[in-house]
Amino acid sequence: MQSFTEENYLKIIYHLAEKTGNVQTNAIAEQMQTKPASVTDMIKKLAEKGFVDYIKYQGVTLTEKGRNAAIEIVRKHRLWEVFLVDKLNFKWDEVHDVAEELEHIKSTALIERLDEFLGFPKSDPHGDPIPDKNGRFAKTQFTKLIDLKIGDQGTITGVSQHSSAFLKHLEKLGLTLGKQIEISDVTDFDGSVEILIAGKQINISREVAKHILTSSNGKN
Amino acid sequence: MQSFTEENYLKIIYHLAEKTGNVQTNAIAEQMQTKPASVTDMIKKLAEKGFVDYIKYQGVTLTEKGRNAAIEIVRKHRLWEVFLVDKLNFKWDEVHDVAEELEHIKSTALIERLDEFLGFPKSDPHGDPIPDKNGRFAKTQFTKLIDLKIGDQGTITGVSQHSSAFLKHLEKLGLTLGKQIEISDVTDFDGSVEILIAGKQINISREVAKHILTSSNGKN
DNA sequence: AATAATTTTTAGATTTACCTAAAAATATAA
DNA sequence: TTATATTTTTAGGTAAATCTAAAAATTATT
Repeated sequence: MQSFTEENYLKIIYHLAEKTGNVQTNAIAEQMQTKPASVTDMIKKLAEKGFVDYIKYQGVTLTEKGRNAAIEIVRKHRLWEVFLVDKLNFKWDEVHDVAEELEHIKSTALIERLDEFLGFPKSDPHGDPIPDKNGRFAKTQFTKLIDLKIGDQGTITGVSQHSSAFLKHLEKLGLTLGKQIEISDVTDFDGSVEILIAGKQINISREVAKHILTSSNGKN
Repeated sequence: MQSFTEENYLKIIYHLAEKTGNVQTNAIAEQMQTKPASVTDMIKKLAEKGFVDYIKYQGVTLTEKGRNAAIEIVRKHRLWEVFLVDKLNFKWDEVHDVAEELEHIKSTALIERLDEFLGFPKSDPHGDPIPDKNGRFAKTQFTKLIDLKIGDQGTITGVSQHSSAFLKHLEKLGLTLGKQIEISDVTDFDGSVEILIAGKQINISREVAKHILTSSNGKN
C-alpha cells in the first residue's frame, strides 16, 4: 500500500483532476502546501508505482489504479465525516481536519463495518457523494446558487468550499443542507444575491453564492 | 505534540515500566521490533524533549510529562477498542491492530465525544482499565488463574496477552470476560490446569493459565 | 520569431527514523 | 579478580520527504 503522504497526493490530484483533467505541478504544490520541487519528486515516485501517468513538463493524470486508490480515500474521508456528525455530534464545520487524519487508517473491514453502522449513507455532511465499496457513486447534479435567476427556486444540496469560516457563516445565515430558497433579487453593484429563506429575506455576497450548490435546474 | 513513532515509544516504555520501573534499551527494541542502536537514538530525543529521564547505560524512566502522554495514548487505544467491539461488532481478537492506528489521531474533542458516545466505559474488551480524561483510573485487582489453588473460584476479568491467536483460543474454550470458573485440578506432569466452567470440565495449558486474570482472591 | 515571463525540473542539502559494525560499559562466571 | 558474556552506545550510512537555488523547458508577449 501507499504512505500517508502518497495518499494525500493521490487525493489532491483526484480533486484537481475533477475540474481540469491534466493536473499541474504548481497546483498540486499549492494544495499540498509544499514546493513544486517536492511535487516533482513525489510525482516521479507515484508514476513509478503506477498511480499516475506523467510526462515531464506536461503534468499528471491518474491511472485506473491511482483513481481507485484516490476514491477509496475519499470514501473513507466522507464516511468518517458522517460518523463525526451523526454519532459524535460534531458540527459540519468541525469535521474536516479530523477526517483528514482518519481517512488514512488502513482497514477494509473497519470501513465496511463503519459504512454499515452508519446505514450506508449516500452523502456526507457537506452534500458530497460517498462512493460505495466498489468505488461507484452517482455524479451529483447541481446548479450553483450564483447561476440562478431572479424568481428561481431550489434546495441547498451542497457546498464547494469546506473551510470552517465559510461553513460557520452559512450556519449563522441558516443556509444549511435541505433548506428551500428562492432568488428574490440580484444586486448589480456588487453581484450580491438576495434570497428568500424560511420566509425571511437575506443578502449574501457573490463569493458566498458561488460556493452554494442547489438542486434547482433554474426554472420554476 | 509528538510524532507517531515517538508516541509508540512512549506507550511501550509505559507498559514496560508497569512491571519493572527502569526500562532497558533491549526491552524497548524488542517491543518496537527495531534495533537497540535505534532505540538509543530515540531515547536521547525523548529525553531532550522531557518525556523521559535517561542515564547512559542505565535505561529510562518516564517523567510526569512522559507518563501523561503515554496514558493519553493508552486511553485512546482502549476507547477505540470499545468502539470497534460495541459499535462495529468486531471480535475482541480483531481490534488490536486497528486500534494501534486509531490511537494516534490527534483530537481531544474527538476522544471526549467518543468516550461520551460509548457511555464512559471503565474497561476495554480485554478487561484493561480505561483512564478518564484526567488520566486517572483504578488499579485493577486481579489474581492470575495460574496462581489459584484447587477448589478456588473466580471470575475472568482480563487477559495479559492480546495476540489474536491467544484470544481466539480462549474464545473457542469459552473463556471470555465475566465467566465464572473453579479450579478442579492441577496436573503435576505439565502444570496444566483443569477448570470447571459452565458445568463443563476443561483442561488448559500452563501457558494459557498464566495469561488469564481473575477476580478471585484465591480463597473460596 | 525573438524576448520575457512562467512553470517545471535538477542538483545538492536537511531531517527523521532507521540500519550495521565496532567500541565501550556493565554484569556474570571462573 | 581477571576473563567472558551481555548490554548499550557511538560512528557512519541509508531512504523518505522535504527544502533552496539554479537550470531547463514551456508559454505568453511584443
